[in-house]
Amino acid sequence: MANGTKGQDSGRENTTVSEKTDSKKKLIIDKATEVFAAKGFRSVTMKDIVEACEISRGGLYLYYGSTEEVFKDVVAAQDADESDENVEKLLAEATPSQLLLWFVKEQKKAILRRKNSLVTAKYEYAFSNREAGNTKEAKDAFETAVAVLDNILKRGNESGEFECEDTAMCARNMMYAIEGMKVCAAEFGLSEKKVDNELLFIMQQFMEA
Amino acid sequence: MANGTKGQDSGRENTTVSEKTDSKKKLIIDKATEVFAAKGFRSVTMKDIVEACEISRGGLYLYYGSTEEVFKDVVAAQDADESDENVEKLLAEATPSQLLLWFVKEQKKAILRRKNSLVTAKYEYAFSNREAGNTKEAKDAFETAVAVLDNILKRGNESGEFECEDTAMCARNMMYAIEGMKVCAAEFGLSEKKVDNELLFIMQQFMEA
Amino acid sequence: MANGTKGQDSGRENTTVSEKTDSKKKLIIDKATEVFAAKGFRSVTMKDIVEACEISRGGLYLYYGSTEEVFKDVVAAQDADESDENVEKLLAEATPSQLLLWFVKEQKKAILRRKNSLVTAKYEYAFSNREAGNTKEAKDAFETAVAVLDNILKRGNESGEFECEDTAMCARNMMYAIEGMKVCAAEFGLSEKKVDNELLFIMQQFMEA
Amino acid sequence: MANGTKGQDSGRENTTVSEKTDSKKKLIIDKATEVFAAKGFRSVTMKDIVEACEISRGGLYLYYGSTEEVFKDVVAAQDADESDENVEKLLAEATPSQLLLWFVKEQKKAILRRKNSLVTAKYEYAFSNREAGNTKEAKDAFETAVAVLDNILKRGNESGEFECEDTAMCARNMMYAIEGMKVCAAEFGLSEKKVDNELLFIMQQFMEA
DNA sequence: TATGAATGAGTCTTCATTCAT
DNA sequence: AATGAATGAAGACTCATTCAT
Repeated sequence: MANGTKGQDSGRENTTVSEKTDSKKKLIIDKATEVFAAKGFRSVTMKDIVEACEISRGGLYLYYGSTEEVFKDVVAAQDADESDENVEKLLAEATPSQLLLWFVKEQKKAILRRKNSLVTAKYEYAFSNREAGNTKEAKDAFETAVAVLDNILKRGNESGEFECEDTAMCARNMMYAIEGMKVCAAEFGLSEKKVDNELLFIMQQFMEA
Repeated sequence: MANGTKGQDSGRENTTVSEKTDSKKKLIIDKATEVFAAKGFRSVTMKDIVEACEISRGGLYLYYGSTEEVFKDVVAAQDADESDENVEKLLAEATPSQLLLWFVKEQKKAILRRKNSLVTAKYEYAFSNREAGNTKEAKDAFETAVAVLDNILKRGNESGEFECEDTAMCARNMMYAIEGMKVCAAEFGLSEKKVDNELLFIMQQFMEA
Repeated sequence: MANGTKGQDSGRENTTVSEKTDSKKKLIIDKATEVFAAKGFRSVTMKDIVEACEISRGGLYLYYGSTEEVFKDVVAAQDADESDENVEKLLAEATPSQLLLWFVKEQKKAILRRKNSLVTAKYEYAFSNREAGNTKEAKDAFETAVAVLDNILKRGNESGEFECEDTAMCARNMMYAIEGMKVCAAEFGLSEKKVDNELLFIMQQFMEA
Repeated sequence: MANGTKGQDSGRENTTVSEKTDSKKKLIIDKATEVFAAKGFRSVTMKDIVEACEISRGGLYLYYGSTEEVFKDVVAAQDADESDENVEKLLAEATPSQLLLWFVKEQKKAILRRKNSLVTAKYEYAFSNREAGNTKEAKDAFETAVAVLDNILKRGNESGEFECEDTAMCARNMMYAIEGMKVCAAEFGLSEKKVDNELLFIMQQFMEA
């Protein structure tokens, strides 16, 4: 019934086809990103996307079979943008303080990226599909962040830059607070000032200077 | 679109009508609560509610003109349940430690109330209506909680039970973490153990024992 | 996805509901019969039926979820009309010759019932759903006819009215020819004269007079 | 709707073009035959044919403007295959018994050619276009078969091989039965055994051995 | 008050057909 | 000749909302 995405299997004979398809997909994703940022996930219809992209109904179906498919690519594109800076490299070369600063700045960006941000849509998507068990992804993302932060704190302890007894709990607590800020920012907005204050407050708990 | 609520203005002619109306509304709210808890906000249709209540389509419209109207009452009913224990009274009579414990317990309940909870639906509602500016409510709820906690901490400082320099920041930080836990619990589940650990961890930051 | 027929489970509290539903269904079936007779099966759309019935799109979906559902009821209604004359009674009381005449007349009616007949639609339906295995019904109908005819011939043999060595083969052969006439009549038309001639020819093979 | 056939008028400039066109058409017809055999007539879309042929959408339109056009050529190709053995020659040289055997064998093939046969599609086509008056073809095919058989029977009478009073009626009756078997085979399947029995039964009616 | 049949607008999805390359 | 991306019309289906009873 749902015949899914057509044109996914592009790029057979030469790159031209693939490029065309990709550029069209890129256009769709760009416009769709705005739509999802503005309307969340559930209320977005294929019609909305079609209108935003100024293409035909059938044209969209050539590339995506449902809003969910579009959304997945939207999120993937967003994630790709963000992981440009190579985390592993940073983890290997920077000092713990530099790392923490980087980590916190990333989180701050994520918290404040309200306009044109997908937090709202992502939560909606997560919530709406909770039953379907797409829960793992979100959990993994959270636990990864906790692990990264824990690692940073441990190094800071060793180098004497930080002073934090229970790094695991500290990291987790910090991530909860950050997660809370994300929701608050998405729900009713948080000024940069407020976010800065809170992040500073958190960091002071285990830093000297 | 919304053709206006009928039956909102209850209790006109005599108490009999009002009582009948109220009991019918109560039935609707009860059943609708389950529906919203199970399906979130956006995907709930008037049809869903009608079927859950086993009343007629027209019957529902006698009392509520849209899912949003029902939802508002559902939330209101939920909130009413929770504020049974008079906060003011507590605030006046209990010791700061007792107060904090009560506060934290309430939050814990809110975090863990996953099954049959409306967190999901509330977020969805908040997100979906962000544009419409129903943001204030959520913000107020958050700020009120911060204020209450701040107040508790201040008293604890005075009584010597707590030791917390910046009560305002402390309270806010704690609420962010709690908010974060709510989302995590709703999104991918948190064990009671984890919640307890985190809450203890937070409280230890300004308590002696 | 397809949520099927609603209102099927009528007639709970009183007959009024059931009657209303039934009369509405009857209207739909009546009009739909004409549509199927005119257009066959596959090319009939819900829209066609809606327009023939002069009701709303949603109104039709209240009773039937697909053209197939409508068609099944159309056929059932047709069949009900035809089995008014009680076969069992006939089989018990009539002489073999009378029975054969009755049987042949019935078949003749079926063959010639072109205008406003569903033969075409039935074949189309049978063909279109062949894969889906709704084959049994058609086969049963055919085999039943063969069995009835065989029975009639056997009695005729016993009573001396007929003279037919292999009643089973005779019956089967006759039904093939009748089936062939049905198709020919449906496909390109057969005059009553031609049908009469053929039926006479068949019967002469085992009758004296 | 049908925008007219392109490429029908082949063989204009030189034979090269014509040959190329013909071989391409042959490819299309071959693949399309399978599609029609598998799916009948109505449910076949240009898309289906395009995919089966592994050519482009536009490519198909170069040769055929609709499924109907393709189908006509499919049937024509099939018929051409079958009349390889020159009927006239056979009619002239063979004995009546040989002819009858050949005729019956051909019919048997037609009846049993279920897999990869076009009976279903043909019926569907005939039914679906009844209004359009493409009725003549089917009628002619039937009457031709009757005439051929009548001719065979007449010769058999003359040569003393057969004994058949009314050859015209006999032939017609036989063709009805065969037509009936075709439908039964297409609708719900007939074993070769059953077909053999029936054909033997029919032939015994005017043969001695 | 209460019912539930009926309506119709809105969205989804599929294809025949065109057209620039 | 051949390609396949793009279009848009057509039909399916679902619900919010109304209304006669």
